[in-house]
Amino acid sequence: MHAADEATDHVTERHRATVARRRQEILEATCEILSKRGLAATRIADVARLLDISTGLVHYHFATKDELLVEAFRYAAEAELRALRDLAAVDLPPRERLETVIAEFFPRGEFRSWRLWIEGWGEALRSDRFRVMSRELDEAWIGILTDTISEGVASGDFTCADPRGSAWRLSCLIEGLAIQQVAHGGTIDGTEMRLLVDVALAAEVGGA
Amino acid sequence: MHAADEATDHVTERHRATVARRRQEILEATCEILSKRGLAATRIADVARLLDISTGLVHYHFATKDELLVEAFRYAAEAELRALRDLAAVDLPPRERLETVIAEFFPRGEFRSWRLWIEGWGEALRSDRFRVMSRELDEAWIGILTDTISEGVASGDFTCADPRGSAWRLSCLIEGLAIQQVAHGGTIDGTEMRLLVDVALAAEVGGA
DNA sequence: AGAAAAACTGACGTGTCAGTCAGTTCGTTA
DNA sequence: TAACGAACTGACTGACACGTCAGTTTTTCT
Repeated sequence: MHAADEATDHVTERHRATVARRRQEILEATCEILSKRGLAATRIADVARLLDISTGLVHYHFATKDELLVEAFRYAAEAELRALRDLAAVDLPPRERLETVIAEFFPRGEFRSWRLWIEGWGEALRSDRFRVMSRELDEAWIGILTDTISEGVASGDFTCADPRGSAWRLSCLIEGLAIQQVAHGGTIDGTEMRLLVDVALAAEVGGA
Repeated sequence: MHAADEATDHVTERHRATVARRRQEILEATCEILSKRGLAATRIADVARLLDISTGLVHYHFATKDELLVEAFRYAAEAELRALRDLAAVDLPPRERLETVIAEFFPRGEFRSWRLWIEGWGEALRSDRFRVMSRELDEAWIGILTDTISEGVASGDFTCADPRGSAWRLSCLIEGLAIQQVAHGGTIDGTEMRLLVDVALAAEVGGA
């Protein structure tokens, strides 16, 4: 390799990757394909092409397609949870914090995460691994929401007899609305969704 | 065919079916397989085996697998809607009627319909035909719910400023809870779900 | 009864894709 | 610098399932 070639190293990743780095690249690419094509239509060849590597290399890192898909979902779920936990840890007044956490959960942009979860529910109907993952993610989210509401009650900002019940109701409401927006495509738009949730929010924790 | 054979006709369907009858049989069988195996894992051969017919016959009635699946979903959706409309037409006091309609929507038994809808949302992410179908079903259900609430408001049984908004909130809440019950398997059980919905119901249309 | 149409069969063609493997390239260690 | 192992390739295979089709059975029509 000549010095002139070295100079372009920042553009194309020429060096061989370590296992950890390659695994993450593959997982990231898999999530991308999953959200675009859907679980059933995702081919290992698609993932390989996106990274410009051979299909053999994907199998070098993930024994079976099933393992790849499960790991990809886990990867996405963990990233999601980390973001939520970080947000919940920021020091803000209860109402602002609740607002921030809910806003993070709302569908935005290309709906990549929501597309993944919707696919995931379908898979969870038959796969134990998917069911456990999807359920854990949801329960963690409920935990964060419950805590956020409870803190508001403790500080006197919120009025709520049953924070966990309210968290479940709000969470399920948002999930249902997300389906309308993401899967049904505009039955409910973002503004309408915000409005519907705000009314429920007022009923659950007291008016703004 | 002899007279002795004719006598057993009520046991085994020996005669060839009409197009309409066969189509319906195939659609029914397809829904069965769909809810058991899932959309991606459903094979035309599975449907054929369940009815003890050849795969060729399935293609005789449905040109492509895609058409079969779309028609099967439509078939299930229309049956669902008919049941809901019948229920909503029964003459009952507003609160009982609302109760009946919501109870019909709740997951029960083997969750066959809910499994289908969850699969359907995933498909709706990419297929126009599925999106339209799923959306129409949901909107029809919202319509029934809105009307039921509005009648209660008119009769003075309910207090509700925005029947359509309330219908959307209740519907999405139930959808989200159904996911917990059907896909996540027992995060929320039937009793808990009932309780959560009853609180929301009281907030939306006034206490029982 | 005979002809025509409808319902149906089952074997086969064809394309696809997950997973394998023998061999190659590259980085690291001695 | 030689040897070793990790990262990687790409051609191949075996299985599977959709869709076709030529031919068969049953029903209907005349």
